[in-house]
Amino acid sequence: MPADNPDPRVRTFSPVCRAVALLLGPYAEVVLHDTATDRVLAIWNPMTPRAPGDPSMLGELDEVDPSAPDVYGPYEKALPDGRRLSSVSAVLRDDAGQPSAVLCVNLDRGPLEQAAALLAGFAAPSSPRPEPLFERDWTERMNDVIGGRVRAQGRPLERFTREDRLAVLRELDEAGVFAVRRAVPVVATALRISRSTAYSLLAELKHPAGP
Amino acid sequence: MPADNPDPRVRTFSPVCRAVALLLGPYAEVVLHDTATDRVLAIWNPMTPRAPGDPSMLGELDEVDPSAPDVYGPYEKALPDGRRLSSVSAVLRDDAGQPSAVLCVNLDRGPLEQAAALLAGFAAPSSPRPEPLFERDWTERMNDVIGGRVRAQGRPLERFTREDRLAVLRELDEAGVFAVRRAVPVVATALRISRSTAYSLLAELKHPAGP
DNA sequence: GAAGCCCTGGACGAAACGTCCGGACCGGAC
DNA sequence: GTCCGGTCCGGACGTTTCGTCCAGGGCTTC
Repeated sequence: MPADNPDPRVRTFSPVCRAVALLLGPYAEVVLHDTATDRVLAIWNPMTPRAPGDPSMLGELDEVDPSAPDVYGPYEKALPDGRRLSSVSAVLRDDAGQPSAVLCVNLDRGPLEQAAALLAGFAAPSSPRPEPLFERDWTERMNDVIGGRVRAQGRPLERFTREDRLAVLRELDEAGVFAVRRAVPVVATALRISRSTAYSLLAELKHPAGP
Repeated sequence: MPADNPDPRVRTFSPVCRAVALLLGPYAEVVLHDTATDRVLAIWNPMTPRAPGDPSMLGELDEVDPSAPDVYGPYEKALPDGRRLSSVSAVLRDDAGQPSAVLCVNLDRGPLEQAAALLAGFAAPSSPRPEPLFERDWTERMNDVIGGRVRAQGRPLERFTREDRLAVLRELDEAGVFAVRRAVPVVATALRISRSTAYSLLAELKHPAGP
């Protein structure tokens, strides 16, 4: 599909993307974003059901800052299903030097983290956590809360109980996430419920024995 | 060095190469080969002391077979020092569709193999997670920014310059404050300007020389 | 005083918000 | 099987908020 894709950027970069996706096996996805429309151009080995044309949701990359670096990361991400990712992004430029696409590689760190934790017991004792004041945005918090619930209950997102969803929504509400614009639909999507249901559950939180 | 490399292929693909080299840390090298001269164009994170201009030694790739695939591997390689590598190669084509370069990613499998071997003997106990910090209220941030500007300029709020207001709005915008619902009117009030002016100044930030 | 710049209140369409309802679905009771 | 309570969904709807626009009016500059 990408090989005869009409978009020249996809034609140019698809070999690299396929190569990376192949090398990293089932634990990495490669995404090509269109900077102009902020949508997915192409995706290899998707970890979430995204497809070309879907919105990119990568507002974190500055739009038109010529002084910004071309390569970001690696930085941490979390998925609603509990997976934790390492991500890098590269700004790809056309012949004129203008940003035309963004390439993102998302690597599932779970297996590597487990291996690293075991190895840490035998190898040199490394420092505990150099994690600085890295401020995480609300979608990260959302993915943490949902992913935490998945892990805590040992239940995949598809078999969440009504109580699971209520608990997640309560935690996000107390964290003030719903003071952010457009937060409710995004959370609803991440929780695999409809917008209506999300508002319904939120109302239930506010009026426990409501009229 | 690769960013301002005179070779257009290096300029085109260096962000991807740097990104991959960064993501895979010290365990992978990324090499860009010139198919015409069979020499190294550029190399990131080299595992052996190769440099641009050195011969490529990749005779295994078929030269001019149009039916051959664009991506090879992963296949196994070994290094003189005993390291075992997983490699993939991608044929990169120019706008005319002619092969112009070959990208190789060489991943040291050693650490991963050790980890995998260890993990094979044990079950995977998941580790607990620390709870992240609480985000400071955005109104506090707003007051900080405005108050800081007052102190920095030694100018009371009523005599703020247009530039003062722009600076404050820019900082708040970069902090993501305006992603919060109802934030604009509140900030406008705090800045002693009208809602219209606030939106006008914000538009100016987004379209610096716009109409 | 005239010209230019900037802020303002008000108005307006567009977008997001929050609520409501009919219908589909599912598991349990009969 | 049929019924039934509970839950979710998609869609529709009215309301609120957003973001833009414009006709004034104050202020500085010439």
